[in-house]
Amino acid sequence: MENKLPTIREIAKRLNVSVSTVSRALSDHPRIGLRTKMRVQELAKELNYEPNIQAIFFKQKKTYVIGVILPYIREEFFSEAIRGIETLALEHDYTILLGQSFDDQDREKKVIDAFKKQRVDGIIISLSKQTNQFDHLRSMEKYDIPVVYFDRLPPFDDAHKVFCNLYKGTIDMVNWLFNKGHRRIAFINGPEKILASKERLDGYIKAVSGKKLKVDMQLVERTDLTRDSTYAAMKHLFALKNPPNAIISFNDYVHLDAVQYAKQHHIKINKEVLFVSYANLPVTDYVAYPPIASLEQYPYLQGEKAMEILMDIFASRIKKETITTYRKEEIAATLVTARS
Amino acid sequence: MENKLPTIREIAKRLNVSVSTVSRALSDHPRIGLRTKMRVQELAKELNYEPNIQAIFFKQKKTYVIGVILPYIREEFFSEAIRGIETLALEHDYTILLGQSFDDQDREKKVIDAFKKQRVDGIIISLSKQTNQFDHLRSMEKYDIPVVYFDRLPPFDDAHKVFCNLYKGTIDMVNWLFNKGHRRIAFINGPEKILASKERLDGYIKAVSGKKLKVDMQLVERTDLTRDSTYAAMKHLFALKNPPNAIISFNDYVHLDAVQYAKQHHIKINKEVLFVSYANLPVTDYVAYPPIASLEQYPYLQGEKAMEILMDIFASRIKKETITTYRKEEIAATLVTARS
DNA sequence: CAAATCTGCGCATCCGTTTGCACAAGGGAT
DNA sequence: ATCCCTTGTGCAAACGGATGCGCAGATTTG
Repeated sequence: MENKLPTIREIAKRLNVSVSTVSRALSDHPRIGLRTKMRVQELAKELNYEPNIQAIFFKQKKTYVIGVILPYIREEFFSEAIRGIETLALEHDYTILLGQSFDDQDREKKVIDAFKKQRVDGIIISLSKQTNQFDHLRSMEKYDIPVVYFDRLPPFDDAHKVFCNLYKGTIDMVNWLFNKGHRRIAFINGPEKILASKERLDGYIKAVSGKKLKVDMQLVERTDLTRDSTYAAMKHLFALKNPPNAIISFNDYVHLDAVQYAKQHHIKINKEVLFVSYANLPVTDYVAYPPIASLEQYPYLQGEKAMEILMDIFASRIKKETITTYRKEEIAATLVTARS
Repeated sequence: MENKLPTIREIAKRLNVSVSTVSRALSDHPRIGLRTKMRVQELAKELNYEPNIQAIFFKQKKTYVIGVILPYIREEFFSEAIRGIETLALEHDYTILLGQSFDDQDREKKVIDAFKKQRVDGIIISLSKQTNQFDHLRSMEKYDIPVVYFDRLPPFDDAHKVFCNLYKGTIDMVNWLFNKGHRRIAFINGPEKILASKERLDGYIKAVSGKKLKVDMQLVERTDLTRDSTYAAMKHLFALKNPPNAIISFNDYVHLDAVQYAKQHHIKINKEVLFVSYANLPVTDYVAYPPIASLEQYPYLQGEKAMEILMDIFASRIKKETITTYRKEEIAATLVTARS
């Protein structure tokens, strides 16, 4: 009843040749006679033979599986990134194992562990905002499993990285606001641990001080990305004797919460105060107050690039080259101001 | 330099025992002496030994991998479903291979093919809206790979299914609108091929006719889920001499587009016309006009249930039971009216 | 005290495929 | 006739681990 999958042995037996002959015939080895090749290939087709990739991978010590771990796929940024990864993967006959960390370091470790057990060929990761230990990741390289980081990067240099230059992007954003006449530009930054927070802040400070304005650290708040935390930040900002007339939010989710707060407190959105943000989620098309300007970070492209790096590493391995350098792919962030 | 992963042989050699002894010691076989067991387990820990699951799976003909394929993970409904699947999978030491069909049948086939090659233990799928052939899926069962369908179901009965009862849900929705005094209730349905469309429509017709209203098919439109298509549907509805005073949209995305249209055409949203929808996306918290009522379909639960069915199937296989019946898990949809 | 049982371990095989090497037959050159 | 090269095929090992079976030596049983 059960349709046992045919093996190379089965074919060999039926044709009265050896397994090796069948194996070679199927892979079009030059030393196999034409007649034999034909016979084998014919029977293989007839039996609907499919090589047991598990066996091959096992022998080759390859799995053709890439582990992808990121905080939340429900965030458009990440699901777009996956789309890039997946599309390129499919082209190269790789499949992807998915794991979400939900911004929890322990879960991240668990998933990485599962990936290791599955002997993935490589890992693409965007770190959880909690992550402050990196042993579980660095140990991967010991096992010869390359790790490519994207967007949420680790603090060390010896790693493959794909990222958007948010430093420059933030400067663009501040300049744009400045040119529109805004001088009290507040900044709701993300968690300290995320490198991207530092980058944004550095850009902000650079740009503001570049305008010969004194940097007022009262205008710089921090959120842990929860709604309550963002509300608290907003509360502080609007309790100032000289409140901001523009607000840069860490990302569109923070932006949405900030706007929500503003609405509840009867602050005239985009009139009294201009709201701009990072990320540029497609879903902002539908919201009541989308950010007036948004910094596009090209998640699809980032995913694609990350996968590309992995492919390059695998390719160079086959050629027995040793890689000594780490790849850094910088993608320029673009300020999108089309909507209003 | 390269930290080769230690094998059972390595341990055997170092301890001067046979591989089989090591294998048994590690799996706590009763016939192995305590001393030997201790020695082996100690060294294993020291070397950081991890069994090569590829090898074991290869022998056991198991992979502990589940293939999950759905249209778009960026839709909250599906990413929530994945969360359910993944969480349960992790508990049972399974990992998930992810594939997106992007609502394209060919791509769906490709992904399924990749899954087959990877010898996944089971497949969980929500069909693409295009899918009208099912050979690629039915053939999986020949290879003894169970397939569980959820949400977007195939039209045949001999399959494991998880779904929300949208028929009943739709009736609830219409009744609710009716009780609020609405009589001209329009319905923007989804693509014909999706079974869920038929279910919704049946519920709509049942409910409307149950109220002794004549079903006016002019109030029933169809969208292929693109914005243009939804706009066209809205255009028809509001060109009627007697336009609707309530609109049920196929899902929140359609709802958002419908509302967008209404806004552009100065229709007084939720005053002249009440907008209700299916799906209940979290992101609707932020939009200008969330649906006044929404039918929650519990994607997390659906994912969990689907995974549960797979686990049950695997468990019963071990016990050599033969499964003859197909599992159907029906989840009640709930009308959520809390926001306004 | 011999026989039966238990305890502790190793040998060999298997899973499906690839691949280095050997080997046999045929043909051409010397 | 000898040697060498080509062509076509098979043997066996290897990947990492599980497991049935066999075989000692120790212990219990009658």
